[in-house]
Amino acid sequence: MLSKKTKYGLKALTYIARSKDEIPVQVGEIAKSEQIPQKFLESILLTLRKAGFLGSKKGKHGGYYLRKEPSEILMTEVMRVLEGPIAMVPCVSLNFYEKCDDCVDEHACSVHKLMIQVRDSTLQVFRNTTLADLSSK
Amino acid sequence: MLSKKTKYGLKALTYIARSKDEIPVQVGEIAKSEQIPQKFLESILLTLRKAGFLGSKKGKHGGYYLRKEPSEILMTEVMRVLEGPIAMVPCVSLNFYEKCDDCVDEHACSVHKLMIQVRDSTLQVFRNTTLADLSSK
DNA sequence: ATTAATCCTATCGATTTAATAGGAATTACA
DNA sequence: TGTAATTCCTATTAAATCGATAGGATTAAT
Repeated sequence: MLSKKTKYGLKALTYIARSKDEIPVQVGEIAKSEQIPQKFLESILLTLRKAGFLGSKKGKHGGYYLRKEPSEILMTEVMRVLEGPIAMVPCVSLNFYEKCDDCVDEHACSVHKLMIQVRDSTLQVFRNTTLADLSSK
Repeated sequence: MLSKKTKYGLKALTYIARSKDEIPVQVGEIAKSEQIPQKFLESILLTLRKAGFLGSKKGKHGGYYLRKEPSEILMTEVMRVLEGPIAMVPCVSLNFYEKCDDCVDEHACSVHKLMIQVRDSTLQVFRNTTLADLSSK
């Protein structure tokens, strides 16, 4: 299940990408427009800023803006920051690999085999989708 | 993240599919072999039985057996029983659809668009995989 | 009868998630 | 210079979910 954090984060990024003006977009504006609890959204945008997707301007007339072109913001990267591993089990994760406690032979594990396929097909979607795709109507 | 319930369930189904004998497979045997807490596994196999994948025999020398050929047990069905919806958000779920509270226009929602793609690519894997594929080495 | 298995319900502890609270730091501008 | 508006940061909380356990009831073989 996609977390609200990720859902809100994607919506916010889309919102910012669509607002082409040079002036930063304020949290309050996004929260109102997208029906997101403002304080929660604040923390999400903070995460996205620290991850390098967003820049911010503080104080009056402050807000957030994209640091890259939408077409250069890949869903693989956004999803890993907001949602964590793309794989459904750590033992098939490319970026967050962990061995299973059980599972003597990873290679013989039926779950492993299946989840590699799921991971790859999901990755293919995320690798071929950028924020530009999301924000185009 | 894949739940332990689903992981254990898939492993157990694979185990039963691989044991070709006519005699039912006991929970204790699976639990020991696959390193799964026995009581937890009991409840999972019960779920799989109620869903029609497994039959059971009670009492001494009892256990579980498959009710269909492994090649007729689709991952779409197993995953929906064990893990629930395949989609990452209810608003793109085929079998468990729910409208979002926020989201005025589903059609214009960027998350919706993305998650439909993820759902479809995941479905493609599950639709093309049966228990026979999992249990083949 | 006794033993061994499934069946069933309830509960518990830990973790995660979603959200809230409260203010500190910074900036615009009157 | 002061006030309002905004981001920044940390801590806390309420609710939900998950993984596992407990304790037997029921059923069947020997």
